[in-house]
Amino acid sequence: MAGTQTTQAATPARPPHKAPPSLLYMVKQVELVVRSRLDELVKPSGITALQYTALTVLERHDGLSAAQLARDSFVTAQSIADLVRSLENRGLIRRERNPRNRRELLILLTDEARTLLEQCAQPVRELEERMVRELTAHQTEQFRTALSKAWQALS
Amino acid sequence: MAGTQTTQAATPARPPHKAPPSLLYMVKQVELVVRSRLDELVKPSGITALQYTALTVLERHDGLSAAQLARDSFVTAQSIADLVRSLENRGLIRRERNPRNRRELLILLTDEARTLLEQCAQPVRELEERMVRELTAHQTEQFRTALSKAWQALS
DNA sequence: CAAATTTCAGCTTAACTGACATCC
DNA sequence: CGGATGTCAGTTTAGCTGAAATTT
Repeated sequence: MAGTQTTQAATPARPPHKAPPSLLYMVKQVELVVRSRLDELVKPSGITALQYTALTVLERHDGLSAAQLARDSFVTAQSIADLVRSLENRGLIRRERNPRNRRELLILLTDEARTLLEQCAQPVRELEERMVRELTAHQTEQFRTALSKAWQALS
Repeated sequence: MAGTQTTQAATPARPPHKAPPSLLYMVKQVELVVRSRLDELVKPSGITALQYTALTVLERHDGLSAAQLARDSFVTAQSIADLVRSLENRGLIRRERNPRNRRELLILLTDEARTLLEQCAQPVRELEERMVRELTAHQTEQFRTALSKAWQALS
């Protein structure tokens, strides 16, 4: 399991002739372990990390359409439809015609979703704090800036 | 973490009452766009970003077993088996019994794989440079350190 | 009509679980 | 025997394409 990392020497002694893992690879590895921990964390709430993430996006941008959500998530509208349907079936979102544009269905969080997000908020905050526990406040801000700039440079 | 929210400069104008995206979310977004760009980049070589990444891991740790590779990638042995078989079918790896331990099948890169990795090396390096083009050399090193510490803290 | 949004149907990929043989 | 390793079989999830209906 997690304790048996035989192949990865993150900081400790690496043979000098071996190239370090690329930044691209390191981003992937961090995302991998984040998703894994987040999945464990939200599982008691009966949702996946993917669904939780979608809910937090909707929390920040309430009243998004599925098409907008899809673009935000780098996937097709068809792909996002499954996710939206599952959230709707679980009563975490409701959908409403945009009165200004009747082909759009706005996605709105339900009270149940807001309760769920509140329940998850503290554990998720702790997970994030754990991730940066070896960094100073300043280094954490630099990390945020670097992630933001990296994202912009590739988008 | 409280006092340092004033200098947010990295992300474009956000209403002050909205919470910033979490670091966990930002990691995901960066990984998403990295994978997307990497997929475009290695597609001409006829492989996926996933397969390419596995090859670079094997390049750094030649002679790994499938089980070790699986642990490194945070997936089950069964999942890695498909990936390994596809790489073997494409002639990019060969497998050999470990003479010291006959149940282990060591995975070895073929010359074809090394040629492929060489062809991809420069474009991948350019992609990585593009990712950090808004960062100084020092900030890039800090970024690497932060990713490494984040990975360790969650593993 | 052209473009955007949603939805239906079917498909592929990449993960999973369970079972089992082999080897140390 | 117990614990790894590898593999076979079947399943699920999360993405995709294509096509169609509706609205602007």
